[in-house]
Amino acid sequence: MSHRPFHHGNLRAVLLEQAEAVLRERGTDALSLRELAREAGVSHGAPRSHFPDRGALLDALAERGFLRLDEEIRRAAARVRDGRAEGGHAELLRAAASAYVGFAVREPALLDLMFATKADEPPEAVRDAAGRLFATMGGLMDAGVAAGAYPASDVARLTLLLSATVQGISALVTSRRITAARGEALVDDAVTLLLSGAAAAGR
Amino acid sequence: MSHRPFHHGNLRAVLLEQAEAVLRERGTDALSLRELAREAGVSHGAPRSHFPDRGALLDALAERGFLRLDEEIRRAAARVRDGRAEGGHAELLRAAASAYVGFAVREPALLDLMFATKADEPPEAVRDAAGRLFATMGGLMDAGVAAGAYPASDVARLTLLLSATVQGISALVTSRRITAARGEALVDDAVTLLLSGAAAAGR
DNA sequence: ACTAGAAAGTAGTCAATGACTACTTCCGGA
DNA sequence: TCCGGAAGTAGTCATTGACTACTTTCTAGT
Repeated sequence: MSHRPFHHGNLRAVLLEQAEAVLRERGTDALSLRELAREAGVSHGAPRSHFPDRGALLDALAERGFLRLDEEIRRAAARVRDGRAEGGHAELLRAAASAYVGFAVREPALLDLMFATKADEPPEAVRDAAGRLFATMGGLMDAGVAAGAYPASDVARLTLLLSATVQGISALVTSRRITAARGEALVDDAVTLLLSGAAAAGR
Repeated sequence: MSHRPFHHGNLRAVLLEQAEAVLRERGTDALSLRELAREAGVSHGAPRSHFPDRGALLDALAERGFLRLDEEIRRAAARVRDGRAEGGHAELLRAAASAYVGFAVREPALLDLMFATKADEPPEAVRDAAGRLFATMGGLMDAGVAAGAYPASDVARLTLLLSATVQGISALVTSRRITAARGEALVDDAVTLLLSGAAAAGR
């Protein structure tokens, strides 16, 4: 809070929003600090006070991406919970997984950025945001224990597995290996198989 | 004959090999056509006759990546088949999936390139190479039908699902979200669950 | 209220790069 | 043999990220 009116107003926020638009429309390669500065009406050196280098911008974008994705999954899950209290656990997972892939379709370049190869450990802010997403996924999976879908001891592994699978489906879609529709169908298959497999293994 | 010949002889191949090394050691961002030219001992414009622009180089690298990954998975599967004829279908899938993730660990930047977001359809050569990989995966999954693990009608979907899952696990590992060891464990879980889930659903 | 100083922004510079062009060298096939 | 095109050279240009020195603005401490 207390975002006082300084020179530009709130350059950092504006840069991030513009950057997200560029990412969406022209991809990561088209992201230029100088262009962002031009469009924001500031000098080419201005972004430097908010992002030491281009990598810092990308990190900030990745962090926001994780937060947004987390939020969208939460919302999708809440819709299912509110809508039909008896929708079933599978329905919940399907909605969350579908929201994930939907995000990937709408923001392919951003998702690429979020899961891009890191030589070093990712910055703490990004790591935290990513952790939040996985925590949310874990929370959803927890509900399956109460529903008797699998033992609590399996939740951690199953959460990771589901996360990996939706991320993989997203990668297949955004890299144009399969269509978005096929991706959606895969989400269904994935959830179905996860639940039936977990039940069978737990028996 | 005292000086090096005007024509390099096999510039294209050399550039690709050097590029793969750079990719491995310093990542995609560090890939510069001019640097490659320098190290190959040719003028900065020389690569242009083999790769119209930087994107063409990246496409060629992605194509080779798919071919290599396909080859490594084939080899891993062959090892299992040769070793113990009665190793079981699960063992085969585990070996293939493990080889996939192993490739990701050894060539993270290359895998990123292979599954990077595409605005347009990928070039035909890349598409073909990727298709070969998925065909290989499908071939492995076919073996499960004879073994009675799942009906033939499920092979296509299960292949896509397994491919997506190993790709997702790879993404989690290369983006440092989980360790390589945890990735390996996830591979086991994924194969186990895929088979038990498929069996349960088929019943 | 005043002022020191940090934060935010300006302007200029530099080396590197990708993408072009015009030109040269060399190879192989009709 | 010769001729056309592939491969390579050399020069140029705009753009970019990263840096530096400097100025303006806000704020915190007294």
